[in-house]
Amino acid sequence: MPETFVIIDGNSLMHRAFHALPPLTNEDGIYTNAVFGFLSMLLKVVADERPDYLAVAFDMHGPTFRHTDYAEYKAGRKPTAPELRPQFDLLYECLDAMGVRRLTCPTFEADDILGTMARRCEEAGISALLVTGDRDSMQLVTETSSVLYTRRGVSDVVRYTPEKVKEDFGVTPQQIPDLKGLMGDASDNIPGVPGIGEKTAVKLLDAYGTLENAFDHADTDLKGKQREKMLEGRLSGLMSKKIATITRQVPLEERIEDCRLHDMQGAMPVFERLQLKSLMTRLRQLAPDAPQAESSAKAALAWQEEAALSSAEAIRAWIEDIPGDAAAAIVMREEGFSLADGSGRRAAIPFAQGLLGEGMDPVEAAQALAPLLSGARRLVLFGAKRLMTQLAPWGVAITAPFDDVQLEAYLLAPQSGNYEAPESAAALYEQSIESAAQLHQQDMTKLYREIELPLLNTLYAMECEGFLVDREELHRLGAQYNQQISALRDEIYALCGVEPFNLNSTQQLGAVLFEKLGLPARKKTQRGYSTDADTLQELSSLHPAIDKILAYRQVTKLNSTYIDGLLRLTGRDGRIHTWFDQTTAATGRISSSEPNLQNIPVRTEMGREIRRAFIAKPGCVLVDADYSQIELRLLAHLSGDPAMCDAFSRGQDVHTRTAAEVYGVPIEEVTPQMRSSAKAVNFGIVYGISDFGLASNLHISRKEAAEFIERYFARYGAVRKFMDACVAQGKAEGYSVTMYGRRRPLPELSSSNYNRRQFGERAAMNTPVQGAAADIIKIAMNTVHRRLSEEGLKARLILQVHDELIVECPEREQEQVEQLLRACMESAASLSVPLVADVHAGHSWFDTK
DNA sequence: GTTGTCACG
DNA sequence: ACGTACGTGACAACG
Repeated sequence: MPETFVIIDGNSLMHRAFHALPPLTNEDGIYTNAVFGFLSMLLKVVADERPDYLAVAFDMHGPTFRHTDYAEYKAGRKPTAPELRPQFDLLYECLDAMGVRRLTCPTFEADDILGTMARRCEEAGISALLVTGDRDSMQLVTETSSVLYTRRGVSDVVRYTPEKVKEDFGVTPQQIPDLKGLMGDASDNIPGVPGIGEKTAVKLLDAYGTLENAFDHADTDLKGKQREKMLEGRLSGLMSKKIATITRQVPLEERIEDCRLHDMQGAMPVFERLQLKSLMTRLRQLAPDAPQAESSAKAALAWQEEAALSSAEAIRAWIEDIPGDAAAAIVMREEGFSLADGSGRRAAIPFAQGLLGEGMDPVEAAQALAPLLSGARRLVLFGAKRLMTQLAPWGVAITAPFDDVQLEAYLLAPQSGNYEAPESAAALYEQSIESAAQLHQQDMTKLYREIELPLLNTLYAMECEGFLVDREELHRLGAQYNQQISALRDEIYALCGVEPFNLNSTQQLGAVLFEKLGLPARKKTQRGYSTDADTLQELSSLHPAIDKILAYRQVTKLNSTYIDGLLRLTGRDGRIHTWFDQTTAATGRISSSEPNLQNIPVRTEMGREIRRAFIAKPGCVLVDADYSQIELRLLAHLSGDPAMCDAFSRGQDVHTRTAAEVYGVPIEEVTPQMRSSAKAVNFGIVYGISDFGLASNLHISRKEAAEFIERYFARYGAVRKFMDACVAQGKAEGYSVTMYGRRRPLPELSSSNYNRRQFGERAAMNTPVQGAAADIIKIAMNTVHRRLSEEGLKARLILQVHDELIVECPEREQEQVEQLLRACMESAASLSVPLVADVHAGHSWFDTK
């Protein structure tokens, strides 16, 4: 095993820690949050990696420019906060007491020192681990030097190897300066080559290896705008690369051996004076005489640092020891439960056949934990709803108040999609402190506590309830569909005059239509002809097979996705228990999967039949309530547009009114054709309109679409103003925000890529509207759920479809539920226009329309 | 695993 | 010069 050297970028990590943690002071009124966060990270790395050498690099700052005022000014960054500055001196004191080397060098920055030490390690056959929150440092990654990148806060880290760099950045570590040289980096004030974005930069580097080589070939190999931009931006690109290149030749006095890590216990008095209590516990665990981990497996190491509880008795004792005011963090993993509390105590409950060889039966373990799950003052969980679903079959419920860090992470970064569960409960606990502080700082605490957290319980109850399906009805429909499918298939082969081929293959279908039959191909896809419904529709008059193919597509879709899919996922209780995902949609909507009950057909007659299979249980009915035009009502409210508000206040049909406005005719003279076009424009407005999009939707020319939009904005001036304000706000703040404070980061708005930027602008226009609608129905859902139970009704909320709620209730409750649903939904928000819900009841979903 | 298509709001 | 309406999930084909 080679020796290991951990080198930490002190400035980067201190800033990360400072911004990740609330501005806490100790009893003496001294700010220690950054020191705490930094040391917490340092101790974690030492515990995980057990390095032989450790050093922390800092940017040098002379007497005049203490804490790098000048460097900050130069880099266009904000000056160091007054609460952070003095913490550097505290940190130096701690590091010195721990015997950890601080590395500085005049005129060089911390990352240059990282690079230099990493190079020396490579020469000495030592593997290096560079800990930093600076993406530039990725260029230092080699086979033996990796980067531990702190993605957010101090505990959310990713390890970068050469493969991982390639995967995330599209280039090798050595090409990172070239990449920055081409695409620039707004956060570092590196201009790059104007007009060259990430995509192009990666492509060029893939082809030419280096930036210089790309420039050398630009004149001959490239064409059009790209060539022009490369030729014009050559100097800027070369300069940018130089700025982005980290030097690995800093004249550092310290030798590797000077940084050897020894016993750090000498820091105890300093930690005590600064009142860093939980760090003292953790430091003690790192003492040379503390029990050492034996296994080399990293996961096992993490487990063995925790006391293993292998009996119900031990678990009970551990739980009883939790201080009355503390919270307990719980993480369930394949190997068992990981536990931690706020005072730094940790424990693991290994499952049988777990890593420790011996352990408890998972059911037993869960039952032993039950007192904690129901009696804790507060729990810290990650993905609480999933955990509840997993524990429920074991007869264990979570009834104690809890925080869900996954939910918090989602609110802080709603488009990152998946949020990895932390390795251990201790890490989770730290994350929860950070995310609570960040939510508070971003004014989202109320959104989290009063909307999302209660909604988690509402959704869990809905999932448990499920939706009853009539399996026989599905089988009947399926038989019908199968007949139609084989008939259509035969007709299509005959009409095309070809041997049977796989109609489901777009490639084979494309070959038949556009090569064999010679139909005109319009759109193209990445590897062939486009055969989507829009394309086929336009060909329908040219060949009799086209309509049959469209019909075939429709019926096979119904059969495979809805008949087969739904039957497969119906539970033993005859009900479908969908999964509502509260942490996926960037706008704040909920999604539904396994199966998706939010896309059950309704638009076509044939598809709508599927809804006959969604039924109420005997003696019950379904009550279905949907918001009328909630997004356009929100647009009216948010923009304050007089014409649009007037339409809603008068209870007019909004699309008809729009048609009257735009075509300049009285309401009575609006034709269905005109209304339909106006409807498309209204939709387009909500989506962040573009002439191209409207044109392709209405099958008109781009010019006509542009004129249409212009006429629309002439009548709805406030709407245009609102849209412009959304974009301006997004550009200024870097995110979109809803009425309820929900944020969606929009980095696309500052992209150098035109398309990405355009996309960002449309999203900036759409998100405040779609997001607010999502917020409002969430509020309504919580109220409905609570009121149904308060009023002692048997009625249960079973489904949400974005602007629609479905309740199953006994027939005798129908009238009361109808009123309750309408009232809860219409009063969920107070807008300057009426909020209206339409309510219908029936024995099947089909009948509620 | 990604792509094309299509179901919903 | 280029390719876009906003937000999702499921299925079949294909590399």
